[in-house]
Amino acid sequence: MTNPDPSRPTLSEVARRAGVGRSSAARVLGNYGSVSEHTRRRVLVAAAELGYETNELARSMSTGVTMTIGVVLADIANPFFAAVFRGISDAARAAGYGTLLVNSDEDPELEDEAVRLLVGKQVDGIIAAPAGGAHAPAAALRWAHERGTAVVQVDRTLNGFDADAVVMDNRDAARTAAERLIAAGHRRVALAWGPARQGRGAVTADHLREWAGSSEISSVGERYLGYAAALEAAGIPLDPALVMTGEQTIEGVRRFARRALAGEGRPTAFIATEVDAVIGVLAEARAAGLVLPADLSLIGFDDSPWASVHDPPITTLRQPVQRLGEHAAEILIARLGGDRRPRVVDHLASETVDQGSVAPPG
Amino acid sequence: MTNPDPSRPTLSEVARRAGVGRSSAARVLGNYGSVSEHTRRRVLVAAAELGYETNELARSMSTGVTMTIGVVLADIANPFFAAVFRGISDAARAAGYGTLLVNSDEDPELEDEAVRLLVGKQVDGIIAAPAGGAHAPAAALRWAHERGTAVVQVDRTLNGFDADAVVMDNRDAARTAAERLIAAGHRRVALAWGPARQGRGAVTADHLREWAGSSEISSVGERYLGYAAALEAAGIPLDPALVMTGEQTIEGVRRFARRALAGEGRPTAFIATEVDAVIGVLAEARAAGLVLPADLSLIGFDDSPWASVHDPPITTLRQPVQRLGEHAAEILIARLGGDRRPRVVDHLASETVDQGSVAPPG
DNA sequence: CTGAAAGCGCTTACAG
DNA sequence: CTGAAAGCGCTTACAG
Repeated sequence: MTNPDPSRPTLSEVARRAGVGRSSAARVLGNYGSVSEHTRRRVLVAAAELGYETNELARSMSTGVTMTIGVVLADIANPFFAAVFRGISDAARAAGYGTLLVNSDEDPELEDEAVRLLVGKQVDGIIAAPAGGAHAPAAALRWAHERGTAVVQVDRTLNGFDADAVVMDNRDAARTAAERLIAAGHRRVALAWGPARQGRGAVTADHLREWAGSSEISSVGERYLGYAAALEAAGIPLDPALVMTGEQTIEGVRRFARRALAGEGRPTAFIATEVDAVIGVLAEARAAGLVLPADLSLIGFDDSPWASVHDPPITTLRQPVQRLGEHAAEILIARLGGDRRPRVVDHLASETVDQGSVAPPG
Repeated sequence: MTNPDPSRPTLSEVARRAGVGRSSAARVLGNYGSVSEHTRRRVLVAAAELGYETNELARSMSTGVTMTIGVVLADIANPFFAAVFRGISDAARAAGYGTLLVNSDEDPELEDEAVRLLVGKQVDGIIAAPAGGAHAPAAALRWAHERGTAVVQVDRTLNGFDADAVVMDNRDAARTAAERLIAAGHRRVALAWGPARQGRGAVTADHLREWAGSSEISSVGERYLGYAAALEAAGIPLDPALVMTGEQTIEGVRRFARRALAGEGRPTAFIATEVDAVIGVLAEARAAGLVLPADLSLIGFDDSPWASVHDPPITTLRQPVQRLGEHAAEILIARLGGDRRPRVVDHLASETVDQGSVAPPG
């Protein structure tokens, strides 16, 4: 095949024009080995005249390194993952790496496909928020890891998977939020959202514990456990009707909140662990004519600037989301650099930002 | 060099194991040409046994096609660009393309660097939201386009640049917003934000017109022109003090809104053309003790679910942001497929969602 | 239908 | 310090 685009000069053409061998031109342009000042000049001049740019693809072909990190996240349009990706991308760029992103939409099959695609493109490593819960097979991710592609989990962890991970300390965050509400005097605290699973018939605390520990996205399970721990420490019995299960969308939250607020012992406070949960609770509170914080307290997990211009501003557990991504990339890059530490699992702490949506129960 | 990872079998190994030539194995695995059913079987079996996956890098090396689209956006953590990228990524994936994303942070130098990086990685085409305004040199983007890399501009256009483009109809959107406020009885309508340039001394309408037409990000300029056109059509003189200039951040908006609201002929309505503008205006309105919509009307450009749980819900110009990205990718992919139409510049229309933050002036 | 050979644009020992 | 040669893992005419 001839060069499809004659305006893209190759190393050989630069060498010919400079009147030197290809290896010398390569040494100058690749910035390694040693060359005489004279040839260096000639090569650089020739390269500039031709407008030469290294073909990274060809370089990767021979070095076996692409300087590219593959990233698999649920949905880049979700502000949480957008911030994670921004963090990854910044840390990667700082170290000279590019990033190839694929959305999984929380679908394990799309995730598998994405991972195979990335491995096919010879990425040097993969950062992924595994879909399908802690017990998901995640076959492609495990396969990639076994073949020697560096893998770092972000925001979630897979049980029995030996790859590094960076997650929020979700258990602690939820416990802190619940403790704060309990300290304000609340005893009926609702959690939105919890496990995505649907019970047949009534959901019991046993179901919840089992779901939290096994088949859910680990961050969701951890939050449930933190919430439950705070209640237990305060001697408050856990009411499964106050824990959202099922479809994790704004609509799902609204259904849950509507039912909970209509019931007998209605909750006097909500913990909303996702942006969409905050939105859903606010929408239903408004629909029910409840005024925050007098009629209902709320703590959200979200760092949106909208939270502070809401009336009242929403008390928030601020999570270092971008840092989560940065840290995952740093660990991956350290591995690519030959770091041989044992498996790393880092937990990042949140910070509570009191803004006014928490008050004693009416 | 030997294969750095012996667990990654190559085409040759598959061929050897199947007892056929490399070309035959290539034909089977690459799914082209014709092979006997017998060899096909043998090759597929051998590939499965070895766990063979095509090395896309090597394939790209010989075909000259990477099936990858490079994307340069200001900031993936900004919900607008996150949605654009989601659209690009979906359309790309549907056509078998991957996407390589780089943030420019609105910095022309970072943009140049990003474009060179992408060209170096041999992307088949580039989608970019050019930084630095309509008259920016954007040397790398023009260079890439001239060398034959397909380029599509998204959200912004560069003057005198012959590449396809997809943008919002920003002029029409701003005109519509202004008309709506004027129809409600407002005559003092403020625009946040406008051109980023700072005047020395007083900013005049002439300055604004010049800045809008020349050196700004074209979407910002277009919005100013639509706003000005609506005022003119209604016979309302344009007051430069009601058009924000300078730093385009939440803080910048707050400074502008504070000054405007404190002045003599204070605005009775705001048009906020970015999420951060909406947030900034809301924050200052609250600080000034103004209640929406009785004391102040507001129309925002933003599709955040937060807008509808705000009190009052914010009347919004909903823009098909994800569609913007999809469409850009579709055009690019059509070009890669050999489409030879003349240059395409598509304008996408917005839709007004009336929610309650507009009322007649108090 | 099939296989040996050349080529994509680099890097990397290996002699000189 | 320098250059000819081999190699990375594919694809693609070209004979047979």
